[in-house]
Amino acid sequence: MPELPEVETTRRGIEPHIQGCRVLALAVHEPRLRWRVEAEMPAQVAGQAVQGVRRRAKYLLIDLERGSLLLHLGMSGSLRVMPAATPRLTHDHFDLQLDSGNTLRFNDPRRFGSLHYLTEDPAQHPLLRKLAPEPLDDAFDAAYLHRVTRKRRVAIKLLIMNSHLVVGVGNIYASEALFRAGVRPGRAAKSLTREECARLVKAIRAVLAMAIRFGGTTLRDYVGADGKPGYFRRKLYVYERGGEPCRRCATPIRHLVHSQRSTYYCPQCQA
DNA sequence: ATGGGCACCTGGCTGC
DNA sequence: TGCAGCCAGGTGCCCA
Repeated sequence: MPELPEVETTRRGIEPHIQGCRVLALAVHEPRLRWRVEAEMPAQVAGQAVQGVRRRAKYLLIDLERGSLLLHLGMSGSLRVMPAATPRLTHDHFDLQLDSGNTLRFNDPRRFGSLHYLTEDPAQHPLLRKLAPEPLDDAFDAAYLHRVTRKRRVAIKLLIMNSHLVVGVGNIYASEALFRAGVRPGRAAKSLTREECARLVKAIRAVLAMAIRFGGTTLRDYVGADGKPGYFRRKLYVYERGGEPCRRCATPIRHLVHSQRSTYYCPQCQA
């Protein structure tokens, strides 16, 4: 599911409901997530107050008084705030029960999500340490993208999905950004001109920022903290539109598979 | 260093 | 109806 806009939407949705609350209990119903949830975690976090919620790439960091919960939604995960008494559904894997009477509930059918508790500097954690700049930060600019693409012959779509080079861009927004930049997804990264790098950086920033404004994209599972879907799907130019007319030039959108991931582009608008 | 492929899971859909 | 096969928003790890 979630790329950067969906994770950011989740962050904005949960923070006002959990900040300042105290953790009554962490109830783990299914510890077998991507990595097994440690058995000691509930005892470690109980009693601590929530200080805030941050996002780094597609990870959420729930800051407590003596550490942070590090959470990933994987492909199909979602986090919702609800009254603690709400009956659990299939795939509800843990609850962070708060003294407000609400619970932060994690649901994830495919269990690709994860939960860690960190007491050291989160930036030094192995999962976060090697992450590239945030696409919405100033460090991600045309000069940067031009520099890191120079010796790479991988497809540009794969490159912008590589979290060592830029974070937060997943399969949907990679296709969408490349459409907006007028660049074909299969082009070797090093073949992009400086101008194309500049257009692509601008397109990545614009598509992510706009998707955040619309609450993200819901294709199947994704819901925000309030249970509502994201509304960016209707703004998509190419993703899941194979065979349909391009919204700009009416040429049928092409669908192919690159490295086992579906890719969409307009053969007319993208060079 | 780079790149390719697989692994981890469940569920929904398609077609026989 | 049943079942096999394929696909899905991510990403760490192993191998060449």
